[in-house]
Amino acid sequence: MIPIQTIRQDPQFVIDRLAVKNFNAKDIVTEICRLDDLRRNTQKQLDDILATSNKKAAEIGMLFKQGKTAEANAIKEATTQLKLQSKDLEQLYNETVEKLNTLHVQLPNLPHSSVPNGKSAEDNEVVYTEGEIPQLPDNALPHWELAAKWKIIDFELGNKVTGAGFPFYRGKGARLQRALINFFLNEAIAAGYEEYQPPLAVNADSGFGTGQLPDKEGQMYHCEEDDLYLIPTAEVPITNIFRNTILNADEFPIKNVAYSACFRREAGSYGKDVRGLNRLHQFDKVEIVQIQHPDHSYQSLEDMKAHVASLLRKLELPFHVLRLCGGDMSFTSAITFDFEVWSAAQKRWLEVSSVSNFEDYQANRLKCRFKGEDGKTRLVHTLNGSALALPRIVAALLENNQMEDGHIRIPKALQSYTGFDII
RNA sequence: GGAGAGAUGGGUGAGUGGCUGAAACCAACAGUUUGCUAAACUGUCGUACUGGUAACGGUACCGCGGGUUCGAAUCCCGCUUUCUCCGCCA
Repeated sequence: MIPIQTIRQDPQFVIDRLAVKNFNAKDIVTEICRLDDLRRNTQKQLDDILATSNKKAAEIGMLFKQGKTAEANAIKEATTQLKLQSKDLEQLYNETVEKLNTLHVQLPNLPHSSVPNGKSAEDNEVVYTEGEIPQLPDNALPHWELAAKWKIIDFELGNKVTGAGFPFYRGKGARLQRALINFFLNEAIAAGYEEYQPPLAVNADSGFGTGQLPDKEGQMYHCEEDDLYLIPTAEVPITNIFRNTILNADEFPIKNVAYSACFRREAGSYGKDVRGLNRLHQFDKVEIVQIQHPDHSYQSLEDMKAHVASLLRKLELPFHVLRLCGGDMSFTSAITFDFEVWSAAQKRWLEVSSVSNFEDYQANRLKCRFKGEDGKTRLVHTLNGSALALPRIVAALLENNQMEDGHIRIPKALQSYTGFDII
């Protein structure tokens, strides 16, 4: 959430910045300011009454001790009225806070000043490109056909056992998955990240903490009986480690990495976007998360981008980096860079990583703070990025590395992990 | 799943209705003093909201949420969670 102080200090600034995300915040911001004033007034009144009540209660205690029962009872009478008033005010206060909160969580994060205007993915800026676009033989196949031909991924079997978007990986396909996961994890560990294995289901508080709730309620699988959500990314459990915590300034940066299966309902997706590995309901991803001092979070962002680029380089995949425009950015992000690899048979770019700085937006929801040099508590900055998501990496690896004879070459960096150099 | 016992500040742990926002000890931090890798002493030492330029106040919080009471860490109800025993189980 945007800190309430930010909104109060300069409502117009908030409205203007959110316009970059094509979000009209005027009404909400105005109402938030009004409700916050009401909240403060109500609290002042309530606190005063409670203070009086507390004093009287203490008096009564003293009088009873001294045996002055009659006097005590007289004061008791007087407190009845106060009690009624405080009940009313408390109710008003709670209602106000609730209304305030409902509106507050509807405001997306403010985009960083470098975020370009734009409506959709069309308006994203390519800021970096690397690698050679491979020239494939005439008989080149898209990855879903390669997967079937070499019996390494079975989409049909997934349909039968679970449903669309839940493929089986088998043989060398399964081993390739395992190899990529290990490769990504080891690279992250070498870069100073600590590995975690998180739970794959989280409670509603956690979903709220990272901002999936209430914004993306319908995108998560929900186990109603236990009120648990299947994680759409390891970001959720890994970032929620820090919910309701106060860190020390000398702990920064905290760098965590986790592999997890990710579950997404992907309601509303269709067409070529969902063909093969392009979009799945369950997929594997290695996620990196950093918790950082606000003064250094943009340094960490560069650090994470460099890490992701190095992975793609080692996998010999041509990629480019996009600076997302306001309209294409996620609800919680202040700035996001997407990494896309070239999928040579589909002849299109596929997003394989999204690296974001959330600044203090998630931290404010999570209540993750640190004790600053001046002894005051401040909100931390949180960042995360995929490093990397597997399916589209696999798609590009299969397509780009197919040879004249139809076999598929495994990039050198991966061979010690797969235990084979060709499919 | 059944039975029982717990959940207090960074840690250990006292506290069973008012003088307890919470003893004591440990840890941490600051200072004083003496000095050889340390001791002694003194002080500080939770969070959030809120009033005030500030000094300094107010309110709430003893797992979470309700209730009883003039007054709750303390009594009652529900939930979560930990431990022990039993059952089941990879």
